[in-house]
Amino acid sequence: MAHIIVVEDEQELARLISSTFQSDGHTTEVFRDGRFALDRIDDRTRPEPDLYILDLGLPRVDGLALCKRIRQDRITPIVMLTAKTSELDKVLGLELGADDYITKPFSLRELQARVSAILRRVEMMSRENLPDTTIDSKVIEQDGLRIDPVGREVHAQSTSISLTAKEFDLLYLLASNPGRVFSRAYLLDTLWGDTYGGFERTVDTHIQRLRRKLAEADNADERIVTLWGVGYRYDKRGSRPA
Amino acid sequence: MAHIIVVEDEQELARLISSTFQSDGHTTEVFRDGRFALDRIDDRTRPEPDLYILDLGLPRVDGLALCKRIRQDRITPIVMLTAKTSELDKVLGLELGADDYITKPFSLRELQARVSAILRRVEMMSRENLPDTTIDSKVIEQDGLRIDPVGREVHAQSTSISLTAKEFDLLYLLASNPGRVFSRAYLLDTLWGDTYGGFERTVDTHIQRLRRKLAEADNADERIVTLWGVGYRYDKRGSRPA
DNA sequence: CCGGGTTGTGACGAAATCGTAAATATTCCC
DNA sequence: GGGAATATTTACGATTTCGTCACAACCCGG
Repeated sequence: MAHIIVVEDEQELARLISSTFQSDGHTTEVFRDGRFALDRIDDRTRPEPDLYILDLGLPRVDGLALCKRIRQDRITPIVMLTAKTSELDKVLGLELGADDYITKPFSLRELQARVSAILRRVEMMSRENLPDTTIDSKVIEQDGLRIDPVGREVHAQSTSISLTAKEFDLLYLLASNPGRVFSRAYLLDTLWGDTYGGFERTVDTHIQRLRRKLAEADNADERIVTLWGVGYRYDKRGSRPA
Repeated sequence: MAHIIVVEDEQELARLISSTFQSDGHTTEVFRDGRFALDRIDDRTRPEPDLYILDLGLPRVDGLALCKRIRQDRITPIVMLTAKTSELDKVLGLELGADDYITKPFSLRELQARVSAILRRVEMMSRENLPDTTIDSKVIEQDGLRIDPVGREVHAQSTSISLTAKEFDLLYLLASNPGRVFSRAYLLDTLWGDTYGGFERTVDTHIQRLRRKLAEADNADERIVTLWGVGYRYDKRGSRPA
């Protein structure tokens, strides 16, 4: 059973979609305003859903922007809803990377069927062991730290830091979004998988090991900051007041 | 520009689709009978198209069967055309592995847009990711190691190293992308074929044999690095700090 | 049909990593 | 300042992953 985020400003339609999927046993979260949805998307304190359903025309921030934002660093499935066929053409042309597009009006059964198909496909995929599905693999380079996701190497001013798999994933995720807080639950979700039933303190231990290795190589700098009662954050050097 | 096979029994619609894509610069091949289409699909002397457009309801052999047949051994994109929404539900439920589904009646512009989106996505995929898919085989020459893919020979500072087929392929793939990690799953996929069901330990063994031969000839240098829990990586000599 | 070279497999010890718990330290808030 | 909540450190056992080896299956040329 999946968790689905629905962003749709027409109240009645939003309600219908939500209740449809809920009666299928899924859980839903509904937003009727693009700006609020964006906040939710950027909030690394709460877990990533299994699927997004985005309306194209939204108040304040439109569906296109949301879709782009998500695709910047995630491959979470997205279904786009468009009002007119002519609109659909444009959207498809932009190649946003959504997984499916539906033109209003549509039957709920169709939406249901398409969503099921996508979820099933994702489920299949995740079973297999495919080579690195990371969308963007950019080298991160800042204040003397170089993080290369392709070779999975980390260098601090010419000396190499050897990290374990988990340590690297953790660092890369944090450093990809400097200044953004990640809750332990979110980190467990994305790095350990949503089926992981372990302890949240596990994250602490890995953070600690990471901190030590960073400190050893890159003498005395606390890039990884603890947010009490919330989680962890990666700060660029000097971004905090002395 | 792509080659598209259209299977549609309504003559007028088939003509429209065909001419639409032809005027976009694509080439098309039209079948109005499932049986003939199947023959074409099974004919390995003719080139595989870049995309299929299949109608669900067809004489003699229906679109479902064609879709299944294609998916048995191909990942060529497929767009399914269905007559009714109710039909669509069923088809989606079957999870045939088609890439998109459209319900009649539809606008040609929508079909056009969806097909373009798929073709673009495929194009992206084949470019992205994937290590150097360059067919042109270049001699790799670095730090005293010379790897010649044409003669499939390897020399380490004037002494020749004789490798077996698999060993050579492995070395060549790794060395073509220095600094890049390859998971065992990926290596099995590319070097053994995606249908291979064997064990991942096999890769280890080949890596080991390769390492030994390299070490014998090219005295004490560990170019191939193990990344715990991830895979293997080829490093240029001296790319790792002492 | 024989034999050498190549390839895949299973087993096993060694090594690295990982998760947890318990002890200790820090921060928060009244 | 004091107590509760939260985080860090440490240590250790369990688990996972790796390297190696020997052997059997296979392929192919002679």
